[in-house]
Amino acid sequence: MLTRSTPMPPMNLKALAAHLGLSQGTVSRALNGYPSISQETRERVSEAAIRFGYRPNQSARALATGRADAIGIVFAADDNPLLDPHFLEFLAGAAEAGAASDLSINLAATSPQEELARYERLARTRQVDGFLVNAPLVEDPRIEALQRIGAPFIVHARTQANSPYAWLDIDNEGAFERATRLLLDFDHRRIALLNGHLRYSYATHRLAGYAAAIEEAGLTLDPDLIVSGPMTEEVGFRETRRMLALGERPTAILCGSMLVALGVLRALRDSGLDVPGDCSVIAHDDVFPFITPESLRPTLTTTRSPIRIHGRRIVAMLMALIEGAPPESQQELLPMELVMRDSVARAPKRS
Amino acid sequence: MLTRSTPMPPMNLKALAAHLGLSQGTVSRALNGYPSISQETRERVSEAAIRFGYRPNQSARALATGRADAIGIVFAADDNPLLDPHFLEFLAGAAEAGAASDLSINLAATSPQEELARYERLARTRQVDGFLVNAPLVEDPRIEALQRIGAPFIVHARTQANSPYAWLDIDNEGAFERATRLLLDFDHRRIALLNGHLRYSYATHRLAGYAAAIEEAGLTLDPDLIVSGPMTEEVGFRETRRMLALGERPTAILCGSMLVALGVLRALRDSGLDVPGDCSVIAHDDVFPFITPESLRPTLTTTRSPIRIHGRRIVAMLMALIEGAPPESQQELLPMELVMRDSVARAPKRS
DNA sequence: CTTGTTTGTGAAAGCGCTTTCGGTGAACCT
DNA sequence: AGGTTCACCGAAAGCGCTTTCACAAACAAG
Repeated sequence: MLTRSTPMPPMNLKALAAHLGLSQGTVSRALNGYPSISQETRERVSEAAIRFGYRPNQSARALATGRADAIGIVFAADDNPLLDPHFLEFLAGAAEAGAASDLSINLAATSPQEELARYERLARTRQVDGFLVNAPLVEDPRIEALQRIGAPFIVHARTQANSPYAWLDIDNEGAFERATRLLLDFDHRRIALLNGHLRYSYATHRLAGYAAAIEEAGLTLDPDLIVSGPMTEEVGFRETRRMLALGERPTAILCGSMLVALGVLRALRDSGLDVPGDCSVIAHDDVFPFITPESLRPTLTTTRSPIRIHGRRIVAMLMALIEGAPPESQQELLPMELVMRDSVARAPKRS
Repeated sequence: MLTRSTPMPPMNLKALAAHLGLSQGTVSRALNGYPSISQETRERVSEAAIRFGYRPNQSARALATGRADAIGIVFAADDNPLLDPHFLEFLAGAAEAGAASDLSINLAATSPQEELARYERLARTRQVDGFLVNAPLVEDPRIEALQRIGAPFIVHARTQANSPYAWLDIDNEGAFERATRLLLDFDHRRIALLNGHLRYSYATHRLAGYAAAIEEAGLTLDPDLIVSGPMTEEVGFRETRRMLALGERPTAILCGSMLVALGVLRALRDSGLDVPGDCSVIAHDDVFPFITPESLRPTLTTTRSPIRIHGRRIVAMLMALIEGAPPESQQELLPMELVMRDSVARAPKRS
């Protein structure tokens, strides 16, 4: 029985070293895997470390090494459309990867006005070693700001910038072009696109892919069928209703997310239309645990790319940047699948 | 034009003090608002601080003060049902409050097996000053573990424990009792409950409230109408279908979340049933930005409590704990509204 | 003109770690 | 045997801040 009542002195390096009859330096080196330590003392030290439950004080270590072993994610809290399940999945992936590498994730909320200042503060106070930049705008001031600050960062999606920067992205343009082509091959001529807001770069890429396929088929873009806005269930519902009231309604709908598709399906069902008989539906699936394409009726054909995986991968890339890799070496395009399910069929005969 | 090309020495306390011709101690005290500094130097110091863009190194400060100025949130990443929009909203609230108080949020993912160890590590390495504990189980080992570790913590929802602890909760039991009573008053006799998993304490509270109202009305609980599981769209859909196939189908459905309600509405619509004509629906609304009760058709009657507000408030309470407030002084029950909309009506005549 | 107070500041000791540098034996050559 | 190398370890500096303590100047009181 160990003494339970004694107030237990804080177990720090000095105390541990004293217990072992070694110097602090030796103990530190042993714990951190430096080569010049004999096998015997190394074992003795690590055994004692776990026996005494020693954990190095992270602040002290950070101060000594200059590394915080943390990465920052700042998000603008007022900007609701951003704060959706996509963000959570991404976050979960990042946190998983962080845990695996003994990195902590510093999550910082901010108002849009203070966003840039917050990045700078986090960097200058050395609370984080680098940043994950999420949902970039078409022209995103954060990129230049971070380059000026001199902090390592990686952007989730490509966007415009004057100098090279690190990014991880999926081929939104290619995927949406492919999905649109698929619908065209099924004789659809009026294909709607329910896209994210065009200030976000990914949305412009998707629009570009869609437009390329449409125009390649000799068709013209119909503004009535292209909507850009928050990707919510409500928007999916409302916009679908609006389009169904059109003189010539769409026979296929491309959705930017599963949430939107939910609203679309509700509206179609509401109007007594069959999917895919009367209208085909394809959605982009970021893979949320709480809503899957297989669970819908009919099961949903999707372009698929698990956003959680992005979070995991992007952390690894950021670590490389922090280690000194040049930004242009950390640019990756992740594959995107087109998963065929039951929501796509040949276009109905013209009425 | 300032010299742009010089590599700019790191602006730390020492450098700033040198610029001012003051000692580090004086500058530090001036910036931290200590009383014994003349008004003049105080102004001179803070002016210089912003001019030079000085930011105190957080690691150094943490090491000197013993406070990390950070709070931890650890979540088990494998456990998907937990990782839903509720968590994100809560997180957003916490991060907002943290930003307002210069606290950072340390988000840590972990496997369920290592969860407890992760709390301990975060505490022992002094990366955080306290913890936010989310979605407690009916008997949650984290509470005892954290008490043993000796770290301040506050639980989002009440649960079982031997000694007092801090919590923030809403009156789930009262709200679900009230919602059930409302349905009973409308002559409903077969009322279904689509609840969260019963391992979570909130779900047991909701069940208790529901059961109290049912039994008070002289009815008996029907296991066919009570389901506990992940609160997803899919479950809402599937379980509703199942119940509709029952000999005597429910005339009202109580949903644990908006997501579930979405699935319920889909199933009802699928079966050609009218809401609220054939079946009433009440959902608990945690207030997500991407799906609102007003946007559904019919608009949904809900028990309402913005979970983001919980996140904000709970951080303030945790700060009090960290300052030394006793846990039993930090226990709060937040109000819950019952918002009447269009999804509740008198029960249909018995067939 | 001393003596005590007050007010504002500097010097310096830490906080707990990492890491450089130097030193000690032992082993290894000639 | 002496010199060189090598493997291991201790001493100590330093990371950038806070905070205690001492102390000088200024000012009031006796």
